[in-house]
Amino acid sequence: MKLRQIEIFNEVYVIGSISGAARSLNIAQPTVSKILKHTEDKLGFLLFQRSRGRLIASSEANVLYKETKNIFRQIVKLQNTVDNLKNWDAGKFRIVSVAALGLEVLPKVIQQYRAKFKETQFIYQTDHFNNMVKSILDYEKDLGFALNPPRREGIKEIPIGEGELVCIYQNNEFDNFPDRLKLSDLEGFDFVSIESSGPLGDILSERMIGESSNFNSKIIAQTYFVARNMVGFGCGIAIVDSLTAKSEGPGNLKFKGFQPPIKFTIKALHAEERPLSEVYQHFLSFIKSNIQF
Amino acid sequence: MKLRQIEIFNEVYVIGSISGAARSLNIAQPTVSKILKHTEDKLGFLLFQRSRGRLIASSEANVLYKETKNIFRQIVKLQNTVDNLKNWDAGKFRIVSVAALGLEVLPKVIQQYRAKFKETQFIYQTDHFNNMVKSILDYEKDLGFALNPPRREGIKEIPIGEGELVCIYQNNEFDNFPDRLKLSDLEGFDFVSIESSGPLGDILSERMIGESSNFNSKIIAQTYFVARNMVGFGCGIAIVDSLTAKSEGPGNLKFKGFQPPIKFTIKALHAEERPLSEVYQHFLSFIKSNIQF
DNA sequence: TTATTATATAGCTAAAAGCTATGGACTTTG
DNA sequence: CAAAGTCCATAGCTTTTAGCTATATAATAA
Repeated sequence: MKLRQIEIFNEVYVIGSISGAARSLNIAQPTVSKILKHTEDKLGFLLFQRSRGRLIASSEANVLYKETKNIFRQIVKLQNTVDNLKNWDAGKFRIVSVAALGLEVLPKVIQQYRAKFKETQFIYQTDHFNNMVKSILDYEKDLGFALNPPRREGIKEIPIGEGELVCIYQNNEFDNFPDRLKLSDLEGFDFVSIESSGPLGDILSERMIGESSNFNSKIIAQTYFVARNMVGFGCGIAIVDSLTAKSEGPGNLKFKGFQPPIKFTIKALHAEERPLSEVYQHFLSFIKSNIQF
Repeated sequence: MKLRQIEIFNEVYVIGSISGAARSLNIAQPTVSKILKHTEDKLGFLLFQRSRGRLIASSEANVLYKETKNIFRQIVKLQNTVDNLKNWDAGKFRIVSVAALGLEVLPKVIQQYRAKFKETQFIYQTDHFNNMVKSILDYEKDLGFALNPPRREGIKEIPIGEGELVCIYQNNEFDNFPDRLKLSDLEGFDFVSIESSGPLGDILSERMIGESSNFNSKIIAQTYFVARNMVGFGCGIAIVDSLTAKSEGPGNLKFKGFQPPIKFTIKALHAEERPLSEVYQHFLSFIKSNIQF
């Protein structure tokens, strides 16, 4: 059974008609008809019973489909890998990051790097953590950035630095408080919380449970960046990572950390089986010495 | 990437040379050379660096191989399934059995069936339990027979009958004992034990531990059938299933069961996703009424 | 140096995969 | 019920792919 035969059998089986499969595969209907027939001749048994213009899968076809669908799924994955390898280019940095770092901090440092090393090209994307891991494992990206990332099979982590969660505000709410707040100090204020509970959300809610604090938030933002801007527009206060807190944007924000600090680690990620090349190592050390945490 | 390209890439990668791969695939060397080159052209990157007549896999090739080897393994499995489906024939019984049933009991009942229904054909094989399950799941056989088989994913069990473990002897050792022995009665006699500890061995050793019996066996046989013949040749006594005990062979055996009986179930096995056809159902009911347990 | 082995190229043939055109069988619709 | 639409199969053609032999070239082994 050739790949094309498997492919066509699969499509006909799934779609349930020869002409439908032909449309789906962008080839002519007689081609599908002929290849399917030829496949049946070679196999020595019918795959579909032709009954009044309709196709009925034979029991043998049911058996085969169980295997071919997996093969075909893997072929699609392989094709994807091939595409990624094709686009691979030693002169390009292929980078993906979670939103918390990806909207301000990384673009800034990438710009600094490009200013110094003119010819470098970047393919840069922000994504959710799970997609990020997938695109690294699929050879689509080489390097990822995340905050307190959970361990993943086949992914190697390189610590880049540390940050902490801080409270941002702009209406003098905490001007008369000590340099480091307690979580309980925040109770009663209008609070902008973050919807997606990533690893950072986890360490925060862990601490909140520990101190039995609880804020009733009026506004739920999607990302730390949005929460920061909400606060900038006067929506209240929020708890965000220190990198976001320091970023430029609307309003005139102040921030204070907590006592004790709620720290997190910034990590770079890459595929375990693909050690980082020289240029990437160089880029990472540049980042380490140029990011302000 | 077409199947043939994957196939050839795989072979070249594994064997490490183009001419070697060609020999292994039974095709001419220029064909491999050309297809590999064509594949590289299509992919847009080199798979192997040609350095002084030798091939060195590129890093891209290493990446691809991780996926192609799985695809290829599945293709081989598919080909195997295709072959099995090809050989399938409604007029043939494809049966496999463990040795305990397969050497005497089943051949006998198959012969009886054939005598009654002349035109039936049998493909019959004995095998170890795990291989038996595999050949059923791979569509190589349709029906299997085993004693007290452990549950397996995708395998349906049909109880055929019951048997029990009995003590066989031929030198009047137990003539003056009651009709049913205790395990402890056997201590002190020369004992032929069975090497492969299958499910039957398990229920026996379970009982032995329960009654803290222990025999020191001088002879260890491979199968129940061999143990039976050993006893027939005067090697001592043994514990075997009642079917083997009743089978014909050397010597003039007597046997006695135990108090309480050590019972096991005889089961027919087939693939869950392939319900037994009419003819197989008929064959099974024939077996049920013609096997002497 | 000579023989052996490996890869690549050239030139050919056969098989496979694609196309258009067309006809027959069944379904849906006016 | 007739017309239109849908589906599959066949015929006849072209392009691409996969295979072959013969042969050249470079490296290795004897």
